[in-house]
Amino acid sequence: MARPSDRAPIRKQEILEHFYKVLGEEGIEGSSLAKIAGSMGVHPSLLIHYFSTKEQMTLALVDYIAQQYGETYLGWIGDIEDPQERLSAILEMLFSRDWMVYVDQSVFNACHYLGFHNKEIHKRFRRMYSRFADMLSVEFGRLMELGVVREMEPRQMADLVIAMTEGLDFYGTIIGTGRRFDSVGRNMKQAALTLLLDGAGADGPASGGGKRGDAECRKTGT
Amino acid sequence: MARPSDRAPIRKQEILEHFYKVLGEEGIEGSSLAKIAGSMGVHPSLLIHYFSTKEQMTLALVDYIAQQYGETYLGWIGDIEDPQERLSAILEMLFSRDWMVYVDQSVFNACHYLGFHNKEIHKRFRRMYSRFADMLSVEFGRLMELGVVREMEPRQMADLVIAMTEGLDFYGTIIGTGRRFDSVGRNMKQAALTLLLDGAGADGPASGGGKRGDAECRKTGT
Amino acid sequence: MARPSDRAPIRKQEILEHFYKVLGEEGIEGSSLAKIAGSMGVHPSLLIHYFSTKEQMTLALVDYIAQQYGETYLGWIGDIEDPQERLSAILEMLFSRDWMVYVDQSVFNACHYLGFHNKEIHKRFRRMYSRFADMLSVEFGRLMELGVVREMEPRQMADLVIAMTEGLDFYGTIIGTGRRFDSVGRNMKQAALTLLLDGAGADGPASGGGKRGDAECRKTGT
Amino acid sequence: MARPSDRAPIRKQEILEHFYKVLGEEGIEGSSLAKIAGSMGVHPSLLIHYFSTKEQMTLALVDYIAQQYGETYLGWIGDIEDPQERLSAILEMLFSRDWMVYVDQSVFNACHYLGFHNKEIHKRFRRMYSRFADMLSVEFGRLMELGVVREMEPRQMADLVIAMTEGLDFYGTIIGTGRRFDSVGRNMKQAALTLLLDGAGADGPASGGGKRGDAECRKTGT
DNA sequence: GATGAATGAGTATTCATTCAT
DNA sequence: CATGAATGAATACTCATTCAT
Repeated sequence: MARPSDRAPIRKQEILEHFYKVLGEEGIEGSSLAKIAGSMGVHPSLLIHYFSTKEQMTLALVDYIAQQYGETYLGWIGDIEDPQERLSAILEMLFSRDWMVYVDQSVFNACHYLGFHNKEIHKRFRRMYSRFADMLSVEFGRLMELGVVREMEPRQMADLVIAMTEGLDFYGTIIGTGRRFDSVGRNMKQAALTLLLDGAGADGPASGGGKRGDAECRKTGT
Repeated sequence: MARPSDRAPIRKQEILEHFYKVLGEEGIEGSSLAKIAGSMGVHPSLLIHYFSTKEQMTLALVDYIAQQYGETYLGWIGDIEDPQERLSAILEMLFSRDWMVYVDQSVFNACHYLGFHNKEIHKRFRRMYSRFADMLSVEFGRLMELGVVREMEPRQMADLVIAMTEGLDFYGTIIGTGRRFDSVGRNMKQAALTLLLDGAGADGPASGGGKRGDAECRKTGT
Repeated sequence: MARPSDRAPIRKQEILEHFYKVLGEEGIEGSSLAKIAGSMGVHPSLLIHYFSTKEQMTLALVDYIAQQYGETYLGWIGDIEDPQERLSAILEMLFSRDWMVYVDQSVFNACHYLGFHNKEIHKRFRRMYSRFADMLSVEFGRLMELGVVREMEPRQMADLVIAMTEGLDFYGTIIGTGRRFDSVGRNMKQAALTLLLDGAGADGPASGGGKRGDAECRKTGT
Repeated sequence: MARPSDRAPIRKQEILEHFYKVLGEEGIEGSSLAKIAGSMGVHPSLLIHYFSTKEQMTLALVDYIAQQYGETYLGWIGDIEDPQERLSAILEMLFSRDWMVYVDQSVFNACHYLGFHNKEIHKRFRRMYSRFADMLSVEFGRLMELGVVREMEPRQMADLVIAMTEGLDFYGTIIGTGRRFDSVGRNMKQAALTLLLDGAGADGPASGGGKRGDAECRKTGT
């Protein structure tokens, strides 16, 4: 029915999608091999056949999610050329409702949580965010050179923006993704923009930048 | 010697502490009644005796954590009277390493995650954050009246600060709580301060922002 | 229905008896917890309740068998006083068909075999045989002092007799326990007697041996 | 390059060697097709391809071992011509440490044990020992005719010697193959010799025995 | 107030095997 | 000749829970 090695990745992919689905619906405790297999109409041992271990399957799921995470980002702002627009698009994306929806929050949180007691998962999350920070750093660095944003440490700015994004997502799981969520998102975006343009906040060597406020700032920082 | 009914709450508390401990060490999947009982040197059915159900025990744990969460906050800034100092203390607390440590992140995330598939838990988290937002709103409202911070919608500001806090905590679980964490925390605090004083970001009446704030800034800094 | 701690040993014993039975009937591979529980009309997890682990249950079985082994020996020759009769009874017991039957050979071999890959089981077998050798040594030593048997190293003699016994048992599993078995048993007994009395073989101080023994031999022989 | 059908026996042999190895390392329970295949770097279904069934594969292993057993014996004393030397060599071989090592005891015991619940395996063991007894009978018969050993029933003598050998091997798995083992071996050999020469023990026509033997004995002994 | 006995559903994983390729 | 896909029964063991004591 199938050629030997060709279909394996497809099948694995298929399994991961069902894992994803079940994990979203039933949570960590409810995501047994039996249920995942059941959702596929397939025997549980088949999952073992492909992944050897539930842990490895989970690892594969994390990879799968990390990959989607990256693709989402790239797919969104990949081809915008005008720097201003590009910055705007990035922030719009990060602090909007849509971003949050792309990877199911409960699945994402499940995986992140599993990282607490599984070093390998934790590592993958670190890598994922590290790549994310790299990409943002590059963006910010470029914008800085173009004079769109102020002089600053791009990496720090990236960290800050990511942390904010995650805060928004997290808080969204509490307050829902209604108007209140949008409001927080807008404020966050504005805060980020202010920092990027005026730079009252980001510490680091290049706190020179804007004329106003900077003197104060030096004192105010920890 | 106390009457039996008197000792029940103590025993319950004791159980919850062990639950907390085991949940931190072993994670959601590893936190069975048997293990918790084992950690107490007690028979599993005793936990059932007190809580009837694991689910109810989990609910009690969430309450227990929510309570600690609140106490931490209050204990920290409860008796500072000078408004400027108070603002400073609040922000310092929220964006510092210490805050994060107070409630074990893995336990906190575990409970938060469980809320995804358990309405009752979710409700408690909403309540907890709602109370948190209330408290911050009150603070900000008072500071606004005193002219320490600019005109704004206190509730929105509270949401923003909370979301940021949670973003910092979350990101801390990824990048660790070293210097990088501190840097993000500092920047976040600065961003929050800027918004509170200059208000470039928070929408609402005073999105203008202006020169005024800078003076405060000098005073407010740690 | 039952007092807490009283009945546990009884229940354990009961389980071991069923384990013994199933192991005899179905062999190592066929002795699953499920089958043993099934043979008791009880749920498999009950066995775990009492023994925690199949391995520990197996260990307990080995102990149980070792104990029976010892009891069989003692029960047989415990109260015979006349030294000659005592020697005769011991050898008669060891090299007879009955001895072999007392502990089911297939169960015994199963346990012994498991010792190859389980240090704990192996240890218990060593201990069991060590005790056995001790008892025989004492017997032989006493008989030596009484002049019933020749001068010799009792421990060596014990080892030899035990090894012979086991050889007989083993060979019995091949050739069956019919006349041929009896014949081998008789010859072995005779060989043992010869060594004990004449001592042509057993090395140690008195490998001389003498005419004397033959008289006894004739009397003592079957 | 050989034709496919030619290579089959080689491949089978190869498989059996790995089976042997795995059985020695992992024991009966641990010897799954998967592990054996894994040890060969081959897919489990290949073993089925060659042997149809695990049971048949096990049977083939028993045959393989029986054959090695026989070859060991023949290879050892096949070409010695002098009767006295021949007798000496046989006993030396049977009661020495080396014999035991030739076929891994744990593998041998595994197969023997499996015979308890598998008639086919049991049959092969009986055949194997039967052949062994035949060979020894022939030897003893010849020696008897030559007057090297006393008048006796060769078959009985063979049984006795085999049983002793197996007892030594068995006991060796308990006490190890150190000095104590050697001592038991020596005593056994001596006992066997005594019986062969003096014949105090072996029933049958010649239970008389005589002084003569001792001289030979001394010579023949180790 | 606390424990032990007992259960039954559920866990991941292993197993030998079949079939198609 | 050899492998991969797939199965279904079986494995030891864990789990939350009930009940009697």
